[in-house]
Amino acid sequence: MASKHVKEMEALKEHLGKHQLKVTRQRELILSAFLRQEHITAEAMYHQLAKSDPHLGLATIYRTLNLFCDAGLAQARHFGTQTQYDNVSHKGHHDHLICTDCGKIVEFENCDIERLQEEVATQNGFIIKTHRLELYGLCSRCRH
Amino acid sequence: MASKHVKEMEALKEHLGKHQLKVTRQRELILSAFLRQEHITAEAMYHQLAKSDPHLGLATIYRTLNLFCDAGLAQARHFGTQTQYDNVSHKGHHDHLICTDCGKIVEFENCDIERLQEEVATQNGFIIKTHRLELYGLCSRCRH
DNA sequence: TATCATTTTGAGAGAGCTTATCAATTTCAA
DNA sequence: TTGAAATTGATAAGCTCTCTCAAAATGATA
Repeated sequence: MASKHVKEMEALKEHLGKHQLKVTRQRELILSAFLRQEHITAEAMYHQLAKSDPHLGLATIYRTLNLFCDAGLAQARHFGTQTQYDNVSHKGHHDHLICTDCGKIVEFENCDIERLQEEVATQNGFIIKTHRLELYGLCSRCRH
Repeated sequence: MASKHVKEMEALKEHLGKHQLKVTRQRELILSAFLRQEHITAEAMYHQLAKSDPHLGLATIYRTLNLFCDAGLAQARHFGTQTQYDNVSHKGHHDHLICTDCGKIVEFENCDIERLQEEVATQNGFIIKTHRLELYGLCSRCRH
């Protein structure tokens, strides 16, 4: 199987080696599925993988996604009642404009805002890993 | 009892009136306690109020804090395993720098970011009412 | 390749936070 | 004051996530 994610797979194996952990079929499988996503919940990954591997346990998914966080491949973010695991290697982050009336969601990206965020973080001694920006208001149709 | 939070109390009553909800002793009590905080969890508020009102139920606290969110007086934010209810009226609006390691929260305000947000909204035909900006990363102590 | 200490897995139990249920109580318009 | 409708408090239930542990897999060593 020629994987597209050789670099990340190597990073995982390096982390495993450093911590006396073992390379398992499940860890490789979950990583390869995870790298195809921008962000995913443990539950969603469980259902996705259940099709090809019905005996993969939910606990294993959680353990492995948390392992990816330790290895720096993923970043956990609490959203609603669930935890989203963000794919750190996936660069296409986008923010959201949300209409509070009709629920319409527009995605956007703004480099200037991102740069200012970095500034604020630096001023406070923080190193940003991820962020979340949501603008709530009325879309052009709903404001009338 | 001369309250300092007349404006917010009025806002709550307006919301209640519009939605056929009733003004109760508990809602007034919880609002007045909530407005003294910058942000608080339901559990913390439960313990705080238990001293003066031992029969106030935890479910009522949750219901009421969620009501405040509907009324625009509070904003829920999920961190770790718990939900923080932010006091919207406190110092106007502020954004958060959140350490994913120790949970430290630094509040900030940045006019330039807010201005750019307005720009993005205008470009997309939106009128912003509120927003939420959270930067996740490591604080100076945890990054070592 | 065989051995075997160590790690991992899967399944379900358990823990922690939040919401749903429901009889009793409170609110408020008439 | 009355009574329909909303709210409360206590607790059960739900949901997400972690812990437990016997069985299986891994990988260093011979």
